[in-house]
Amino acid sequence: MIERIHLEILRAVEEHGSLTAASKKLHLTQSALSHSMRKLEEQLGVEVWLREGRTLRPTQAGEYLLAIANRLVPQLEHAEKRLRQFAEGERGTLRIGMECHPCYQWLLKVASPFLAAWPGVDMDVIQKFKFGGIGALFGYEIDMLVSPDPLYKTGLTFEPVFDYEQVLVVGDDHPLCRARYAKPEQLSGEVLITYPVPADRLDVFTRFLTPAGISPRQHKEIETTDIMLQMVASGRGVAALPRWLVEEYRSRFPVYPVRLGKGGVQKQIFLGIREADADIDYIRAFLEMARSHAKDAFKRARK
Amino acid sequence: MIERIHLEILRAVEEHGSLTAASKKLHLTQSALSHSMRKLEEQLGVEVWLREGRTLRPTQAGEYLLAIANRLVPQLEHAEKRLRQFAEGERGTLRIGMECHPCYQWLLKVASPFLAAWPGVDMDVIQKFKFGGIGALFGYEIDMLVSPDPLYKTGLTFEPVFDYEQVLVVGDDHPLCRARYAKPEQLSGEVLITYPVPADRLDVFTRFLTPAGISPRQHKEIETTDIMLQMVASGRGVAALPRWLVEEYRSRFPVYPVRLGKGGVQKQIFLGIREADADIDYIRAFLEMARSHAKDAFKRARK
DNA sequence: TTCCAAGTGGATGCGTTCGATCATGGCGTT
DNA sequence: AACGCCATGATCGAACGCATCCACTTGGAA
Repeated sequence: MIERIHLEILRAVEEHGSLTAASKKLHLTQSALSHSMRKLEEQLGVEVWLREGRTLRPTQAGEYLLAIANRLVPQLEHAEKRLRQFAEGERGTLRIGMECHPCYQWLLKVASPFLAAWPGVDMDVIQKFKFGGIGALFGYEIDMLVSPDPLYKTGLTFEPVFDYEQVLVVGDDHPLCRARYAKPEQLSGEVLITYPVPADRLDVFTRFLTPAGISPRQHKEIETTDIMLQMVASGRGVAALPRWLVEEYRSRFPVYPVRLGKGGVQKQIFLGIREADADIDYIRAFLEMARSHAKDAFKRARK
Repeated sequence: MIERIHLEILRAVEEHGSLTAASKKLHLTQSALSHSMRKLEEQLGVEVWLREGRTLRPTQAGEYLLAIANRLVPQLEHAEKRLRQFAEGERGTLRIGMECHPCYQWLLKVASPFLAAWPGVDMDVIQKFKFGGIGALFGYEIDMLVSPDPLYKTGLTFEPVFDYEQVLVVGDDHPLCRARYAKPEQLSGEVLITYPVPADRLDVFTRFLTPAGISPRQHKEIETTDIMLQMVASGRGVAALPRWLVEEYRSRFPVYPVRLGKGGVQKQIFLGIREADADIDYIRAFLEMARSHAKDAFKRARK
């Protein structure tokens, strides 16, 4: 078996010229190096060095093994470095699962300060799960789930981090443009634009239209928020989005938020993690930043 | 220090599911595995597995280390194999990666004279890569890449070894059978048979149909050249293959090559190697034989 | 549904084996 | 002749194996 020590010896001998010198670098004795290399040579049936007097000249096999060593040893060293960083909690990948499109928009706002504050932590966002977001959390496919649907179950912890209102978005020449709120039946002749997810996962259906027994004239699915709002702005339809998101886009598009029903549709975003991970520092930090960001957003909204 | 045994243990546990099962594969006891991994964990300060009851679930650090293991251990195993070959006077194994089906047909023609001329060198052909052919070259999974797409990048050398023309293949009762060349629109009603690779990797699409905005009536994928040409011969569709390949099959099937467009689709096969390997004698020899074979083929074609 | 027993898998303490060290010898260079 | 370097044989510590313990899972009977 080629062991790491053999590769290290080859490199050290190449660098320092002799077994004795190499032994000092490797904090072993010259004897140990001699023994182990000879054993390897016996196992493989190949001489690694030609012993010419007191100098060691690599054979062809030795050159080959040296090339292997120069390639693999640095990788091992780098791996050790990274794992030690893991140990200090400063290294890892925070894999975040998303279960809703507005969540993604919200996440982007938290992500950049987090990445700045934790330069050692990478972030990955995953939106496709084999067995749903909860399954992904339990199955260690992700470390954090951003979702509007909390699940209080043993092993997981969900925490609300952001309250918002889901509103209707209309263009500036739309009849509802200046209305205090929209009634379900006022959408029966409209084109409703949503993200491409099943209707039973869309609040505008489950908490607004369906209870009133209303369907829109047409239901279009669009992936990106920008295009969606351009469609709305040009009078091609209406959409349902978080109010804070609409407010941000109002400077770029002539769109208006309209309350969905008299009381509006109130929503929360939850962050879920495994209880076992609750005391990982960068996970705590992410939760903390998510909460404080929510407060800031709230303050801005009251101004 | 991360030793080889740690990497082996990680791989074996991943494969067999438990330390006990892994210990059998590694010809060690469960105790030894437990001891060494715990020592590594203490040295690095990182848990490699979460011990949840009697199951071992890799942590992020464990997953990371497993990825390292899956990359490095095969290289060590291959190195051992090669060194043993050295011991028996053999020279090594030339691992050739293929990125296109016609390349494989071409390779077969070069392989037999090479193996005859270099009895000490084995050959292995690999067609599945995790990170593409270039990645396999860089990652020392292969020593030579046969590909129609060269990549001139530091560390690698690509060299064209064979020019050929990609042609349409039709059966003897096909209207295009005696045509000087085919126009894209003449394929709009046809069944096009190709190897099972994405359309954007097929020249008949990228350099013939797609520029003209044409799609075939149907697109079928078939793995083997023989079956493909039998389909073509029986009038079940048309295919696109190298001209020299079609010429060889014409003695066995009633099939005809037809130029793709007025100018035809001209192609080259490239051989790529690592620059570091450029002066290994049998690699130079292979390149030389590949070039000379191309010349012979050219001469034969002119007869 | 609850309980218990059997079976399985990981952790751990202690004895043995293997590898590193030490001491020494051989050989070539200076 | 003296020094430096590698090789080799005998002693000491670390790693492996054995036996055992403990935790968890499973299946069947109460």
